[in-house]
Amino acid sequence: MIQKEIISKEQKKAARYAKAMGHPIRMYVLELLSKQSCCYSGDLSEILPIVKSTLSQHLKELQDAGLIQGEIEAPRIKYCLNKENWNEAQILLGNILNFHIKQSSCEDVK
Amino acid sequence: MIQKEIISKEQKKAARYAKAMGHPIRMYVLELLSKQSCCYSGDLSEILPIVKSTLSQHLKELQDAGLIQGEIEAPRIKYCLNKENWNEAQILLGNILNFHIKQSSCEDVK
DNA sequence: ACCTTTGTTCGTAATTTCACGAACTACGAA
DNA sequence: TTCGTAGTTCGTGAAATTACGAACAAAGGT
Repeated sequence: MIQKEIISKEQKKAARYAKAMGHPIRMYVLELLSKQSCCYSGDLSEILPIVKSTLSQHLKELQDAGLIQGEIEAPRIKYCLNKENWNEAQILLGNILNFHIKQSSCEDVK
Repeated sequence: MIQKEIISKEQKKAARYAKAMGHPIRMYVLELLSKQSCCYSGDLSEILPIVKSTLSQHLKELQDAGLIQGEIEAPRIKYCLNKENWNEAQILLGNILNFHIKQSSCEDVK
């Protein structure tokens, strides 16, 4: 017997994304990545007022939420937004925040 | 001596709002209020799978974050979005999520 | 005054988050 | 192979989150 869920899958996903965004350090990283396409953990570690192990935890949290992805590049790791999930977060959170993405002209992804 | 802040006020605010949105129950309430202008705690309590004291805590969290406001109305309490802060959340989170409130241009995308 | 309704606060407990330093892994360079 | 760099994992502790039920407070109706 399937009981009707009060809280939708979309709302749970949106909450998951919002939760990942719910810390100043992680918000900083996300905003950076939304503007410059990629960054390296080491660069962040130099700038941000936390030790690298803590930064690693935050980056892991963002990865677990699906918002970013790391790519091994020689000695370092290059982080970028996870395009697909970032797009989903834009849509889901945009929906709650009453933004309306114009599908037509901006983005042709699907 | 003023040290330059790495993480901006706006990012901290945005993270605060995102944090408040980072739970399915609270996301549900916010989405409801973004669509129907107001609601009552009792109605939520009947629908949602949590006891009223827990719901009260979530509503308090949303109030503390500034996203909603309660108004005493006879025996009940009427909750609405806090328009001013909700608008700020729209702008701040919209900025990070690269939404464009103005219809105008999309040429900078990609 | 008493009862009912509505919602908050309190006390408690389990879990998660956040932060640090130490230790560890992976890997390219010397 | 040894060393240095880049980053993760482990162990720890403090604090916050989430949830519940019991007790409490406010206010309208009887």
